[in-house]
Order: sequence, then structure tokens, then C-alpha cells
Amino acid sequence: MTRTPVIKVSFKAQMLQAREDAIIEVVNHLLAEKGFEAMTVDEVAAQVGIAKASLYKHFPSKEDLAAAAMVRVMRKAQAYLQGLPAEATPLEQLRAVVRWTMELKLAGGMPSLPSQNSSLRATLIANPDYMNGLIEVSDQLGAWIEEAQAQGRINPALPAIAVLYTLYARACDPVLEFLKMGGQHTDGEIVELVLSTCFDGLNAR
Amino acid sequence: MTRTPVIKVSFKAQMLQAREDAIIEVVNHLLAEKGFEAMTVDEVAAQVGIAKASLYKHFPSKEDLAAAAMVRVMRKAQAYLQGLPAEATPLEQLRAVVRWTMELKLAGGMPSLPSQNSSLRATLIANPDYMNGLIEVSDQLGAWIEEAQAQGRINPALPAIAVLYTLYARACDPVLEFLKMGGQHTDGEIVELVLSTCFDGLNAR
DNA sequence: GTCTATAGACCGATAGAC
DNA sequence: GTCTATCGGTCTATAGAC
Repeated sequence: MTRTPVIKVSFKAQMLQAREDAIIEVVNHLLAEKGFEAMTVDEVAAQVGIAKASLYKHFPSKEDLAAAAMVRVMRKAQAYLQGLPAEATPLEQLRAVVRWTMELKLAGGMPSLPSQNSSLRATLIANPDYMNGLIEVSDQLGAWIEEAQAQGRINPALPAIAVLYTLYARACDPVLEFLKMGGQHTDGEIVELVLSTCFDGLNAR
Repeated sequence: MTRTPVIKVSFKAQMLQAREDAIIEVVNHLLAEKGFEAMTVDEVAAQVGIAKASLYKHFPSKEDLAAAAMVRVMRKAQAYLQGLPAEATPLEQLRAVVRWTMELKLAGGMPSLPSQNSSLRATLIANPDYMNGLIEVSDQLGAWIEEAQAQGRINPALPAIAVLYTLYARACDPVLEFLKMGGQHTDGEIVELVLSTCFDGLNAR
């Protein structure tokens, strides 16, 4: 066993980390653009500019690639929640995070995975980083939902879990891409439109 | 050229038609259950109980299989629209068709295809039966939407096309399956819940 | 005997894994 | 760069209807 200078190990680790970031960035955009099934690992390797075999040095399987991208976006969500102004009302917080989610999706940065893929689900559930992030985010959102319901801002007749799912679902709402495809509205208009139908509903008020 | 008894031709045609119905039924449920990519044509053949080659006597490709299922559900939608009571208000009609759509999905009869598959999209767009059905359904829904907006029942500030997309999106809303997975509600409750969030929004009124 | 449909082997390409 | 599995699609020999 050879002693390695500390400075070199750190540098090497930095390189590894940088490459992993690049990989995850590519995976993130590919997942947003074409989904898990349609994304091939050859494609990922090509876009990163490394050999396919090198990918497997970092991630043991395609599922783990996707999981890493999900962990990353979950961390970004946690950071966003952390940065929200504490003085805002719960309803404002919820609207803000949904807006953030939809803006991310419209910008091509939201990895949407099929909700019915078993191998991928298993990998995600087995990933503590992902699961802890998901739970923390859900707890925060759940708390805001219940506060907003207690304040009579969000319909108290709705189960909080149904509200939570409805908010999460904006991250993969096909209405966003359809409206964008139509080309009649800016991204900002689309976000406000869907935000309105989500919170205010389709009915006139 | 030999004359063939009418009765025989009819019988044979009936057999073919019956088998095609069986195929489409299987495809429909497989598409609802696991999506287009995950569905294999071997699987389809096995579940129908015929050889794979026989499938290709009926449908020239996997895409056409999916297209046939989509045409079928589109026809069912058209028949449902046709059967609605003419005296109901436009808003009631819209609510009814969305309810019907979600019930079909919860029952496993709504073939959900990924919105970003190009080969499948091409096949569907090239299919006149599907496109005509889609246009007819959209025209009917669009007319109701504009009527309901004129009556002040649906928010007139929303572009009609956005309302239309929002209604269509209920056919692939992951909230339905998530709530069903939770096991806390009956299918009927889930439908009314999502119907409420769709039309009334999350906010208290 | 002829003709059609079927069953199941088979092929080529692709993609995940190493 | 190689290996292997899978999957969409095809080919052929045979069984059965007429």
C-alpha cells in the first residue's frame, strides 16, 4: 500500500466529482427531454464525452443514473424550500414552489420518469438520499398544506395527501408542454395559467 | 374466380373481426398497465392466445397495434359524447366526460401512451380514424367550453385551448393512481376528489 | 388436393452491462 | 470493444378446412 499525498487525493476526488456532476447534468436533461426508457447509456456517454465503460465506474446501472439525477433535483428542491422567506403565508409558499417546479420543467431541467417502471421504482426506494429528500420535502409541503387549510385558504374538505399529490403532479403536467408546443404563450404566461387552473380551478369564481 | 357463398364470407369476416377485437382489448389493457415501450408484441400474442406471426396478419407493426387501441378508445369516447343528454348544461357535459375518462382510467381501460414518442406519434397522426375522432371530440368539447365560458360558468379569462388540454390531461393524471395506491379511498371518491380539484381548484371558495 | 392460417424457430439490430 | 439478452419482425413447414 502506497501513501498518497493528501493534496493529490483531494484533486483526484475533485475531478471525479466534477465528472459525476457532468454526467448527472446530461442525464438530467436527457430524462427531461425523452424519458427513462428512450434514454440510452450510449447517448449519455457520448454527450458527456467519455467512454461507456467509464460511466459504469461511477454508476452501476442505468437505473442508478436516473436515481442520481432525481437525488440532485430533490436536493435543489430542498435548497429552494430552505431559501423561501419565512414570513410568507403557507399558501404563498406552496404557490412559489409549484411555480418553481413548473419553471424548471419548462426550462428542460425536470427529469420526468414514468410512474409505472418497477425496476426504477425499486432503485429509487432503495436510495436513502432520494427517500430522505422526498420525505423532508413532503413533510414541509404537508405542513404548509395543513396550515393553509387551517387558515381556510386551501379547501379543508380535501385530504392533505390529495393536495400534496396534486402539487407534485405539476412537475409532470403534459399541459405545460402542450401549451408550449402551441407557441401562443410565453413560458411565464403558461406557468401563471396552469398555476391558476391548479389553485383556482377551471370554474369561474 | 369462384363464387363464394355470402354466408361463408360473412362468417370468416366475423371470425377475423372477433379476433381483432380480442387483440385490441389485450393491447388496450397492456397499454394502460405498462405503457407502450414496456409492452412487447410477444406478450400481446401470448395473452391473446395466438402466434406472433398471426398478429402481423392483422397489424403491420407494434405502433399500429397501439394506434388501433387508441382508435377504439376514441370511438368509445365519441359514443359516450353522443349518448349524453342534450338538455344538460355545457358545464355538466364537461364534468360528465371528465368523470367518464377518469373512471375508465381507474378501471385499467385507458391506454396511456408517452406523449414524447416520435414513431408512435407519426403513426397516430397518419391514422385518419384516430385523427378524425380526436378532432370531432375536440370540437365538441371546445364548443361546450366556449358556451360554459359565455355563461360565466368556466373562467372566461382562460384560453379555451388551455381548458381543453387540462380536461384531456385528466386521462393520464398520476394523482389517480397515487390515491388508488394509497388505498384510503374508493374509486368513486378518488374520481370526485380529482374532479373537485380540477374544476374548483385547491383554494377554498 | 389446394389453400390459408398458424406455430414456433429464426434473424438482425439494439442496448445494457462489463 | 465485447458479450449477451431482448425485442421487433420474418420465414417455413404443417395442420386443418373446404
